[in-house]
Amino acid sequence: MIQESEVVTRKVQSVLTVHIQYVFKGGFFVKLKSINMANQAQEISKAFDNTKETEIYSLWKESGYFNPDKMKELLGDKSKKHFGIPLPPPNANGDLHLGHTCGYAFQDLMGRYNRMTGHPTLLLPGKDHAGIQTEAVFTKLLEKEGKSKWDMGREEFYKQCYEFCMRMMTNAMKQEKRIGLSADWSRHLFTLDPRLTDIIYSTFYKLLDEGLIYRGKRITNICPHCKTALADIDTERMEIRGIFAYIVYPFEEEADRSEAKKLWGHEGIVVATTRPETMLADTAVAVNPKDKRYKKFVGKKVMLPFMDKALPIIADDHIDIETGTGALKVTPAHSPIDYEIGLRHKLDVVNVINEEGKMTGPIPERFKGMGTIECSKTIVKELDGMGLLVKIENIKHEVAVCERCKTPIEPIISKQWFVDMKPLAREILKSLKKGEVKVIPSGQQKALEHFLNNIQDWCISRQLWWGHRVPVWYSGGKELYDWKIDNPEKSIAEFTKETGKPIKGTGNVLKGDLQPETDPDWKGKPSDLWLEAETDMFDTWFSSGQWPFSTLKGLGGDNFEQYYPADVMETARDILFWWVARQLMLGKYITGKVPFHTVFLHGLILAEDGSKMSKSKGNTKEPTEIFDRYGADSLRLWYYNESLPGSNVPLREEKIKGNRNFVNKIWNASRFVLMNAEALGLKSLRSADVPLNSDRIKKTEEHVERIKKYIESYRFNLGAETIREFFWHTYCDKWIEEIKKEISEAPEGSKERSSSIAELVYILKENLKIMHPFMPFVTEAVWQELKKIGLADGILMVEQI
RNA sequence: GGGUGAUUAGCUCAGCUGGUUAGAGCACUUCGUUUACACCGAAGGGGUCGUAGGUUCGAAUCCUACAUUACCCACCA
Repeated sequence: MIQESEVVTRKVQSVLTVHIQYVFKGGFFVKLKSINMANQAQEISKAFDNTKETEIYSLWKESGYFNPDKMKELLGDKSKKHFGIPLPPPNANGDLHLGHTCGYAFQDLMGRYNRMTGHPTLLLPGKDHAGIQTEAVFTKLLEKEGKSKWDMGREEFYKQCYEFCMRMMTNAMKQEKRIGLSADWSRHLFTLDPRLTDIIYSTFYKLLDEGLIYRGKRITNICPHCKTALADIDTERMEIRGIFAYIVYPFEEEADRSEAKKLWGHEGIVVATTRPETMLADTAVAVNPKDKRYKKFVGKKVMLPFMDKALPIIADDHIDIETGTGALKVTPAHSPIDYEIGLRHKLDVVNVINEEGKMTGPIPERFKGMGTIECSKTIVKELDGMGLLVKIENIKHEVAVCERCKTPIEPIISKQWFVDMKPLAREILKSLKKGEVKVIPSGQQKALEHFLNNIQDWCISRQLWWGHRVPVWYSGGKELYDWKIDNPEKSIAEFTKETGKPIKGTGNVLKGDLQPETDPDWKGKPSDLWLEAETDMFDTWFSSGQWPFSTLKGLGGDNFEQYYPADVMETARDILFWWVARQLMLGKYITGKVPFHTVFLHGLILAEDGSKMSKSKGNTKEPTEIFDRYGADSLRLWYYNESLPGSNVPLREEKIKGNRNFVNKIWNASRFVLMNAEALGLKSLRSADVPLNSDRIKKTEEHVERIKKYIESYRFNLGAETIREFFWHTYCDKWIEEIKKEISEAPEGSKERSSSIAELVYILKENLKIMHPFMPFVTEAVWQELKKIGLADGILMVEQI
């Protein structure tokens, strides 16, 4: 009689002598474990333990083969053309999210594959200083500590922000290593690294010398909170409650007034606006030329309340007859669309809002210094008192807000540095046509062409403290230089007359390594010269747009000559225009060659419910959580399967779990093969033992070729699917079972037995190699186990396929 | 308004340049205490490929229109 919980060991007769332990539980025998008597001492763990990943990563790193120079030594004559990917530098102000690790998974797959096919491979890592974003993050951090950047001063702020970034970077690098990124850490760079600065600057100078950079007056998004210009991409849309005010602008001529009174019940044209305070800067009223209501008044004038100024009524096709009253008050200084109308009709530009969002300029004293909202309320009240307010509607409308602090942006005319990108864009259009660059998926290539064909001038200046300073000095001061731009026909002598300020310089910009501010004894400074350094910073994309060549040039030596151009740019598709396009344009402009021949865009990772992941929604998932639970290989495989070019993929944990099962399958099948190989006394894989003509080996060779083709044509999903299908359902389910039988039927110690097991080991190794780029950790772990019993050498990472 | 995609099994998605009976993972049903693995194995159910036309010997695949949907750009007085 067997008692509950009694352990029973049963000896099983087979190739190996195996004892199986069962425990009697609830009326059943439940298998506890099998004990391989032949090598009980060397029992390998039953499931792949992903905490081993750190160890495996160190093995790779210590080998030195992340460095392509070392790879060249190893490969010797067999070394083919190098392969390179400038890794997109993540922002140095926070942790990585699943999108970053997705990119790394693809970059690393390509890197590992090329390394295993004879190409010394450079995956060049780095971090981006991310100007405005980091400044916002760090400023908020300071505010929490009760500090302010304004008290701290520019230099101290820069210093502390730099230290902050350095701290954040180490965290990010840990995660980069966990996904298995085989990057050359000896070449890791930060975009603000002093080695890169000169290269960034020389690009600016080249553009400036060739007349492609100019300082211009433009309507620009200004964030009154951050006090800087913002690119459109730095803004987002938000719905807010607002007002829609209908205001009468009376006609100048008595005759028109009475006619208007008859027609509409008011003595003038009624305009509708969401921002009454901007009326102080109006310089025209515009109507659609086809609008019958206003046709006869075009060319006449109306009086602008508060300002006692006559505004012309102009006709412009852009005006929508249906919106509001069909008559638009034109405020060129504070509305982008009005600015365009102003340009077409040569209207005056009057600035009444400053960069802090306060009323300013030639307006009645009582409004000066008011915030825009306060001013709007006052104006509406006063208009009502004057009988010029028709009605107010409460509406909901979308406004642009600062992406970082959510403050509504003010469109303000200001002077900024611009790059004329048209000539650069034309070059890339040519390259696309010639096939020097291709984009995967091809639909995005069309989008890129469309963008390049309609390219706008690029505002590269930001009023920040964090980033690269625009490297110019103004002879005679910035004010004089800007005055010259506004008054091209006047001589600088008139500057003093107009402004009452002395002229101490030529009014030009100077380049070069001048340090007049920090070096009071600056030699060569004439006493009558005043040099003012530019305080604006570059847009972050201006430096990251040079990443593929600035890094290699900055590293010095013959890095640039050896490794430029790179091969692939692998990134998310939402930054195709902002980053990829600019890398292409600046890269070709500076070096004459496109920086890479292939742009591969992976999909966007969404939250489980299909919405966009964002910290504010709280639906983000930490990569660390996934690594801990399922291991890096499982996550990688999920990316390859799901994050296809041009798609958006919701995160599916069950799928990652399924991949974890596959990782375990590899581990266990290998464990079985290893145990048998050892038990059968297979000491090495001499070629004589391996039946190279066998059907199974031939099929394996075909399989490997097929996977290679998939990788080379960037069809990673098919590769990932096929390695799984082949290993699991052909190798494990069919061949291992077949060979089990063959071995047990062959006489002990026979040649057939050793040949069979050798075949099994050989095919396993071939599979490990081709699976390695997809799932580097488990394959390397198995390889190292094989190595322990003499069936493999070195490390799998540099094994050649 | 302009651009680029997507629509295939209950769910998430593959299916290259048109060619056997349309696939995978997960989920589901039935069976299984085998010398690796239950994170396993065997067998199975489930789809008129968004709709309507067209090209073709042949269409999930190419063309046209429509519907639904996602993203990007521009704009919203």
